[in-house]
Amino acid sequence: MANIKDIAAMAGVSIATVSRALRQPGLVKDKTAAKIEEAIRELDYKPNLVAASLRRQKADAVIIAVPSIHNPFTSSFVEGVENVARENGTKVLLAITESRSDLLDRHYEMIAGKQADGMILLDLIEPSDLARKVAGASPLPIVLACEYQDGKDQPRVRVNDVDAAADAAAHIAGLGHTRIACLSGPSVQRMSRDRQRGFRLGLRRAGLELAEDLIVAGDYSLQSGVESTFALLDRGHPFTAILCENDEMALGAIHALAVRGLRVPQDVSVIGIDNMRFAAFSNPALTTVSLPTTAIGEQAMRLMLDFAIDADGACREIILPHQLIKRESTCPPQA
Amino acid sequence: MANIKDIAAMAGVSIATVSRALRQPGLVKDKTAAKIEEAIRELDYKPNLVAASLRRQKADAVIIAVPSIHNPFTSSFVEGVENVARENGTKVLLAITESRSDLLDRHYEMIAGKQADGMILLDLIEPSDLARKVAGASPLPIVLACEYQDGKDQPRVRVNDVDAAADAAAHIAGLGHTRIACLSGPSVQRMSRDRQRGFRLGLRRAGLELAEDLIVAGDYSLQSGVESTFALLDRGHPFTAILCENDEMALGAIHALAVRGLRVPQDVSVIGIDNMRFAAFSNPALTTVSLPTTAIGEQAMRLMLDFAIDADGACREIILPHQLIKRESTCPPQA
DNA sequence: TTGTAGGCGTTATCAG
DNA sequence: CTGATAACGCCTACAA
Repeated sequence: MANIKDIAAMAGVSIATVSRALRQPGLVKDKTAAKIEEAIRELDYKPNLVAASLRRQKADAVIIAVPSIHNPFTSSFVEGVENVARENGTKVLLAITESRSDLLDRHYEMIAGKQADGMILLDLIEPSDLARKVAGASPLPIVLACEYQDGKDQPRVRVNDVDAAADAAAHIAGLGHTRIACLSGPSVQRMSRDRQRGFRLGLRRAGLELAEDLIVAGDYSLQSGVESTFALLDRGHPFTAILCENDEMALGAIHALAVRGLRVPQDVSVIGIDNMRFAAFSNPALTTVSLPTTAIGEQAMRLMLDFAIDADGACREIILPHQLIKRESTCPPQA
Repeated sequence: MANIKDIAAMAGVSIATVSRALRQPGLVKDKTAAKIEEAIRELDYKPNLVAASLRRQKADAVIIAVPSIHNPFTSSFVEGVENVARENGTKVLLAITESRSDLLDRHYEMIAGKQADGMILLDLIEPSDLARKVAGASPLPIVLACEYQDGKDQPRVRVNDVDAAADAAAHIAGLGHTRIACLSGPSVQRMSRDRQRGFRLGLRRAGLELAEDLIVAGDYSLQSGVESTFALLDRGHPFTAILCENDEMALGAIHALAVRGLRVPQDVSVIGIDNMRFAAFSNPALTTVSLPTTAIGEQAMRLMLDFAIDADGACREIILPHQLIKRESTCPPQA
């Protein structure tokens, strides 16, 4: 494969000139540039980015680490990151971690190894390097999105999960429901704990309590929404609404209720959180709290870029707004 | 940041020994290795992968290029690729192209630029380098998945879309339907043309024809499934079943039919292709043709690895089997 | 078992 | 405006 030396030889100039022609076209004479361009075409020359990277100490690439790609939230988030990265000529590399430390660490090596300039993390785990970082040390080029650890000086962008969940609960309470069930997520995740707290908060504001016997723990999957709902129905305790910690479980709940011959929303109201793409098209369409997923990705990437310019000066936390979306899956309880 | 030289100095050995200790541990004395390990820990040394890459002419990474990540098919496919890559210590980098040549080419540069060893392409477009490749030239390190151009000597793995669609059509015909509608995809995509052909083939085998006035073109999205179905109903031509070129549009169709007060499957049967994750949980659960999405990813990655070993010897085409999955969205037409 | 040294392909500095 | 040259950090014959 042709390299810069071959081009220089063919164009009759030095390699320095070729390099300049490529990176700072203004600095070379038009005629020289033309000869170089000709040689490049002739030899089908492609710059070796690895060599450039080694010399410049910069890869023009960032890694997004996500636990799973089977997740509409992930998709929109990545889309947001791409939007901003693209304008900036930065490549975005997606890494899937399955929330396994070894996989995340393997990708984090790419940063230590200079193959990428930074990492945007949408996960509940973190690279072990970040974990053992001592307070006060200069922050790593990592932007946290949504899942976050307290007390780390990393830039982060997130929504207020407590408020979002509280809004969902308030909507249900406002419709007049009192026997209210809940499909929760894995409580190891901060997000799940926050949403759980939000549900309680929203209910309490209306003078209600979340009944412990109406809470079922799932894992945020469609499947677990179905199973949890069956479990709930089998307990035999009556309820007229289900607060779901995410849309996917809510969709599972709607499916399970239909299987058992219950009508949504007349018999049971269902509400989710996320406003994932499918939520508008379920039968019935899902009432939910919309999260600015794409905007989160965009802000995360901006934070990453700011961070590259000035690691200490970059903003440390951005919180984006959510919004209740009323559709067909909720209504007042029918006496 | 500490480099190999620092380690060598601290451990009192040469850099060659350090490098060996890292790459071929068998070749250094235990005691020396221990000193080196100690120094590595002490200085928190991380090998510079870019430098190694430059020297070894290998990046231990492959790129998967996909048009969109908003797509359950993509997710499972990527999962398959990861499964195999992981065993092999290869990093998988996902690139999203939106089927735009400029974006795909930007990522293809990473191969020419040695930042990645190859590319697995799940897209209908191809890098311009591949497009202008002359027949007979040695094949590029690119594995094609599903979408493919005829007459290119690239390794590829795919399903038989014609057969898959024919099976769906045969199922519908077998139930006794005769007025059969169809939601098609963008005919620029080979996959869409193949599935369309398959529908016709399956119907003809049963002595039926696809009525032109009952075909609506969509773009494979949920949204377009909804809209196309409304359009179909508004035409006023009666039908008792809809063949959908993919599950996502099928789910949209089910939603639209429900909105118009039609029952699935009693009034209209609906069948899709893909067996995406949500298909089992819609109301009613979707009858569809299951495609071995994850297996496609696994095979694609294997092909990539084989290709790295022997570009000319590697297998050129793998075709994987599909299977009809009967669920709740189809039944005989009700007189 | 270890050390020496050349080179991977660029970029950037400094003269000219 | 252009050229010579020293890095960038690592790997790998080859020699010892």
